[in-house]
Amino acid sequence: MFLRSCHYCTVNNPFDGASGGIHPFDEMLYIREGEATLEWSGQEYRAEPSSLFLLNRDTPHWLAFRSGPLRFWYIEMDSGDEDGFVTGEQAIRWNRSQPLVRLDSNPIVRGIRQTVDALTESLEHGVRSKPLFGEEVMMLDVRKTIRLVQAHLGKRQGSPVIRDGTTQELIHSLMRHMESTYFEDWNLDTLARMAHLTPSYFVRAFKWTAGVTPIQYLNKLRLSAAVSFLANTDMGVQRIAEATGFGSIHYFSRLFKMKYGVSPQMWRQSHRL
DNA sequence: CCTCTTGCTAGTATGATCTC
DNA sequence: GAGATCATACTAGCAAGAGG
Repeated sequence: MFLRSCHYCTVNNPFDGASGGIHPFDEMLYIREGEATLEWSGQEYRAEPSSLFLLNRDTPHWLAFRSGPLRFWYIEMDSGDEDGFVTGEQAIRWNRSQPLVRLDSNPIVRGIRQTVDALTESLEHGVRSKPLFGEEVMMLDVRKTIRLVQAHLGKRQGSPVIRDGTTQELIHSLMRHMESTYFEDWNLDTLARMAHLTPSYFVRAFKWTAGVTPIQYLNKLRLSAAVSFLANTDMGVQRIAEATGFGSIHYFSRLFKMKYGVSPQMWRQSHRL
């Protein structure tokens, strides 16, 4: 496991800049102060103080300011292929359980808080001069945190909604696949065939597992990616619609406005002030 | 002129319910 | 658990128009 980068950020208003995108590195995100909305892999999470989010590589994520000052830190790392970071399924379960204070009665979670507090202190110190501890010590804390999260999650039962573990695993692996291929030309039939289920049963099973329908999940992934393109590139709306897998700019533009309240062009203008 | 947005509409996806 | 049916909701393409 290698450290790729770490940042301690303070955001005072919605136009102060935001954080997010897609990258091939696993990420640990901690909310120290203020409130935000984390969009990760098509789902929205309330990001409030003491929330620790684990974001798998190649999954789109976006942190939107709600109230401030918003103070947070994130660490991007290359976890390697084996046993490094949490699995996608573990990350979903963990992120849904945040913030940490809610789990304080659990001794493992108290251990996680102590480690996260040490990381916070080091990174906060880094804003003034350089991180309190060296990279090697910091990565030990990161590893420890991940192991404790895995230990905490390992004690719990899986989702009670679908008793057939095979179907649920299939849908989870399909979700991971969609996260890395959201820009491809997917439709319900193809997805259902990949899961070896009929379309109607597939939609039901998917919604039980993910909380949204397959197409809704796909559109959320695509919109998250589009926001990243709008913020970080000069690509036209037409090009972004194509690059994110939307069949038409018309549909993209409409979905975008429904979700963010403004058209893609307006969103770009307001976020570049 | 080009890019982007929006109204309209046909085709497709979804959800409820039932059956096997 | 898995599949079938059907009414309803949603998606996506076409065309027209706004705006820089």
